[in-house]
This record gives sequence, C-alpha cells and structure tokens, in this order.
Amino acid sequence: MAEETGETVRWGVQRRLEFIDFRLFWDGRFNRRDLAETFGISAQQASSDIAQYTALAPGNLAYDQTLKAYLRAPTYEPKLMHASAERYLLQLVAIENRWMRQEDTWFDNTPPIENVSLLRKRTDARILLHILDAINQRGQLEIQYRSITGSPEPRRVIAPHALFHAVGRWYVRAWSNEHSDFRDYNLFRIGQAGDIVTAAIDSTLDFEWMHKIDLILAPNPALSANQQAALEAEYGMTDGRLVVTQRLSQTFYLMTEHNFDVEPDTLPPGKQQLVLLNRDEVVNARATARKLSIDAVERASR
Amino acid sequence: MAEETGETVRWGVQRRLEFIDFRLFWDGRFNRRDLAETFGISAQQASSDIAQYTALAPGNLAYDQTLKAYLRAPTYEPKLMHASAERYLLQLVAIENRWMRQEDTWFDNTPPIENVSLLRKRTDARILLHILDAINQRGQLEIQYRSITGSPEPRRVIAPHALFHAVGRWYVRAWSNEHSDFRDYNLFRIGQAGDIVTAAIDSTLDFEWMHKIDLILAPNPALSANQQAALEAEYGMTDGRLVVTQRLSQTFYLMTEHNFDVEPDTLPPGKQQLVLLNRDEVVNARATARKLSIDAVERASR
DNA sequence: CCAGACCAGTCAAGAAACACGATGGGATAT
DNA sequence: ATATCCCATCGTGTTTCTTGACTGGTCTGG
Repeated sequence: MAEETGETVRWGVQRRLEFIDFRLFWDGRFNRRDLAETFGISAQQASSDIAQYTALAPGNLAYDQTLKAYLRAPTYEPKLMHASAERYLLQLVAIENRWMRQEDTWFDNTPPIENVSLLRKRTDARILLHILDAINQRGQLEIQYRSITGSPEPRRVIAPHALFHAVGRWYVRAWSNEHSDFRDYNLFRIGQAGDIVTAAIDSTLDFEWMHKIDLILAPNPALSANQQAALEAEYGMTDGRLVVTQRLSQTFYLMTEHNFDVEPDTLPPGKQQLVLLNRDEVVNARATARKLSIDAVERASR
Repeated sequence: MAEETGETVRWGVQRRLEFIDFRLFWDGRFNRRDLAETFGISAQQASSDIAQYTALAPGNLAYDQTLKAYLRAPTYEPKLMHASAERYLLQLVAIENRWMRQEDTWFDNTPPIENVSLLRKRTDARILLHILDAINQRGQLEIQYRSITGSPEPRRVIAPHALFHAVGRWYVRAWSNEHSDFRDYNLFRIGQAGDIVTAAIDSTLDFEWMHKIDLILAPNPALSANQQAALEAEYGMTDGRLVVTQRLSQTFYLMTEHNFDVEPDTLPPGKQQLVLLNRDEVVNARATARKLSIDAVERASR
C-alpha cells in the first residue's frame, strides 16, 4: 500500500527520503552522518539516498561546505512529509514528559519547550491494555479504583466501551455493575485491572454517550466589544455564535472546563469568557438521557 | 543509532519486528498480510520476519487457524517496544484530530475514542516553522497577531526564545519590541510570520522565564476528609503537600487553570480542589522578576 | 604552510535482503 | 468435492546494501 510516490521505492528508502524532508522542514539542516546513524546504513548508501532526494526535489537543499551540512534552500517545498504543527508539538510534549525517547523520533536538537501541568504521573501501559482488550472483546473486568468520593470499597466491576480525553485527563466510559448505570472512570485512578470475562450489558443503551446535543456558545456579554470580537475570531464563530455538537455525557466536562456551571457575576468575566446559551436544555437532556438509559437497561435485563 | 539489540539487524527488519510487538501488545493480533502491506514487502518476506520474531520471543504469539491471525499468547512479554500508555493515547488523539493519518501509524482498528474540546483549529505548520527558525537563529520577526485585548495594530515584532504548552494551548515566549518586555503569544492567534532578522535582545534577561519558584499546594480544606485524601493520592502528595517547581511566568497559567486566582468561598470547593498556600509569595515574585527584567534590559541597551 | 581531522562524492565487488514463481498443508465457505 | 484464503518453505534471480579503495574541499593546530 502507501508508496504511491515513485514507482517501486522500498519502504526503508521511502522513510529515509522522508527523514531528509522532515529535517529540512523543521531543522533546516542535516548531515550525511545523521542519515547514516539514525538508520544504521553506510555513508555510501546515505550519499546515494541524498542524491536520490536531490533528483526528486532539486530546489530543496544546498550543501554548505563551511557548516558541513545540507541546508534548506530558499525555494524549499515539502515533498514527502505531511507537515502538521500539532503533530510536531505533540511529539515534543511526548519527549519532554518521557513518554517517548528522542531516539524514537527524528528530532535532532529539540527546541526549548515546556509543558505546564501539575500531573506528571505515568499510567501503567498494562492497565490501559486491559481496558482496551475489554472494549474490543465487549467484556467486563474488575478494577481497583481510587474514587474521588473516597468510597471505602475500591474494587468494582466495570464493562468499558470507550475512551475519551477531557480537560487534560483520560477517562473510560463504562457500565458499572455496582451502581447499575454508565459512568466515567479516570484512567489514572485505576490501580489494578483483573481478568476479562464476557459481559451481559449492551453499550448502545448508554444514551448519555450515544446521544449528542448542540451547545450554543457566545462570548460573555460582560466583556468589552474588542474582547468579544477577539473570542469570535479565536473560536471561529459565525454571527457571534459557536455551535458545538457533543455527546451528552461529555457536556459535563466542557461545562466544568469553561465554568459554564458557575452562576454569572460570581467570577470575573475573564475567567468565564464564554457563556452557554442553552444551559438548561443541556442539563435537562443529560438528566433525561440518564434516566431513560437506566430504565432501558432495567427492561433489557428482565 | 539504536540497534544494540541483536547483532546486526537492519533498520527495516528491526522496524518490522517492532511492528509485530506493537500489534501484539495493543491489538493482541495481527496478520501476515498486515505486515506485508504496511511495509510493502512480499508475503514470503513477511513469513520470514514472523519466523524471526518467533525465534526471538517464542512464548509471545500463537497462530489461530480459525481466525487466520496470530494472537497474543498468555505468556506474552513486550520485547522490542517501549510501551507507553501516554504515547499511545497521544497518537489516538492525533489521529482523531486529523493531525496524523492512520497510515502513518501502526494502528489497525483504533478503539472508540473522543477528544472533548472546543478548539479544533489547525495551526499552519509554516508559521510554527518561522517561529522555530527564529528561536534557533536568535532572531526576530514580524507577526500578525489577533490580540485578545483587541489592539488595533495587529502587526508586532517579536524575538521568540521558547515554546510552551499550557491549559491546552501553545504559546511562544518572546521579547516584544513594541512593549519593551517579554510576553507570551498564543501560537494559534498568529496569522502571519515575516522574515527573520538578527535580534539584539539577550533572552537570559527574561527573568520571569529563567527563574523558578516552588508552588506549595494542598487539598482545599473545605472538602471532606475522604475527598482530600483522594486528592493527596492522585497528585502524589506527601504530608498533605504538593511542591511543584515552575518558571515564574508559567505560574500564571497554573493559577488560572486551577482557580488559585479566585478568592476562597466564591466557588464551590469542587471547582477549587487545590489551594495555593504561598500565593502572595508567588504573585510578588512574578511582579518583582518582571520589573527587574525590564530594568536589566534597559541597562543592557544603554 | 602543511599535516591531520572531518566532511563529502564515486567506482567496483561481494554479501545480504528481498521479490517472484512454484509447491504443499490446513481451515472455511459454496 | 472444489474453491478460496490463510499460512510455510524451497529455489532463483534481482535489487539494495556493505566493504574497501580513492579523490576532493574546508577548517584547525603545530
């Protein structure tokens, strides 16, 4: 698959040509040595790869004999890579947080970056793995959970069916045997995960998850006209409105994150830059879906 | 370099063996066909790779003739990959947000995941590139900036020296010619970036960036004892205290994110789970560093 | 100023990796 | 029973690399 470029370039060669493009794009320079060392090939082979890249994109690079490196030419155009700023930044965060090693990436010198966060704990990959297996097999498993409410019994049986990311944290959407409804479990609070057995629950009955609703958002009218205009531009609003479609259960996190759940005028408007115009509708829909879901499961299990 | 494993395995072969390990770990299954297609090799070669992997880690996989796939064996142990839950999740987010294409990863069927956020705008990679070049060359450049204060003049000249991620957004730390001090610029609000010229500013004079301070955090005493204990566990506190060292300029974002900048008792304690014990010290240190920095630049430029 | 280190490029020969063609076995579907 | 789809394995040729040998340019230190 994939290699539509060129006729029949081997996978490894294609990667090396992409490496050249990557380095030219982001670093603006690379060495024959860089190529040879990151891929474990001989200098001669690296030379031939560089020649091949030059044939592909003649105006992209120039050798600087003083710096002893190939430099990005002014006429450079990305040829083989799909440059995404977000992907680049994401990899930098991953390196900074020790989630990846620099050798696993193509970075040479990473720019000075910082990640501002209080949470630096690592999740055990095996726990995530157990959750993923359970999702794939539609099974249930016992977990040890450090609940925020400090419930005395840390062991629960859940049947997970999805993962999601909200406000910087990862959650598992799952059926809870103990509570007889669908709940969110913070992935980082799961201490242990047991074996997977088949579950009886049908995840399509999780109406709070399955159903979506439109959140209608606007800049906080207490802000100055200039600030409101800036927010409209930042969120890409049309006519001063932003409509975001979200799963019902996830509206909770957006409301928390953006302080939609705080009464107006209790916070300075700078901390409540957006307002949720249909807040009552959203809250009611969520509550209704929750109730309907519980009833539906009840009926299904009879 | 990397290839310390084995004696002299070629880079491409090593990747393919890692692919097998990756799929076994996360998906629990893979095909000869998967291997052949993602790497553009023949079925025969894929067979030989599988044989090589099996020789390396005999207890890791078993062929299921009914499913026509290799399955993760119960005795599986990761051999070639460095499993990181965070890295895996990060890649899923990147795919979901269209920052990466699924073909660029080794995922087969991605599990059902969601990313809850209002901001879905893409940054232009070329703008980030200009900023990075300026950082590397210690240069300055003109940008077009959509300020939140709605300043009428959208063009500014900045000399950036670092990037950072805070509260879900990316910022550039830079010297501002117009304001004659160091400021943070939201990367997503930069509309255009001009050519880079050498800058006169010395970024080590950015004291708010260079100096760090300890934030002393504790669970909000208004919460129940159970809840406080859960927070202590989640943030890994010792003796009910969490000490986080941060750059002065970045304390602002942590204070915003965790509502340390809101007076106690205005918010329900659930929205202010942590309190900053040395808040006055932090705020004062930030203001002092800012003033000292401006003075130092003043002296240096005379 | 010139030797030595380091960067690069090239040519030729041999080894390794890989593709292609062919053959065979087991499981499932028609 | 035949077809199909997995997988494995054995030759044989081809492509891709490596190894070795030689050449040229730029910078550094004695």
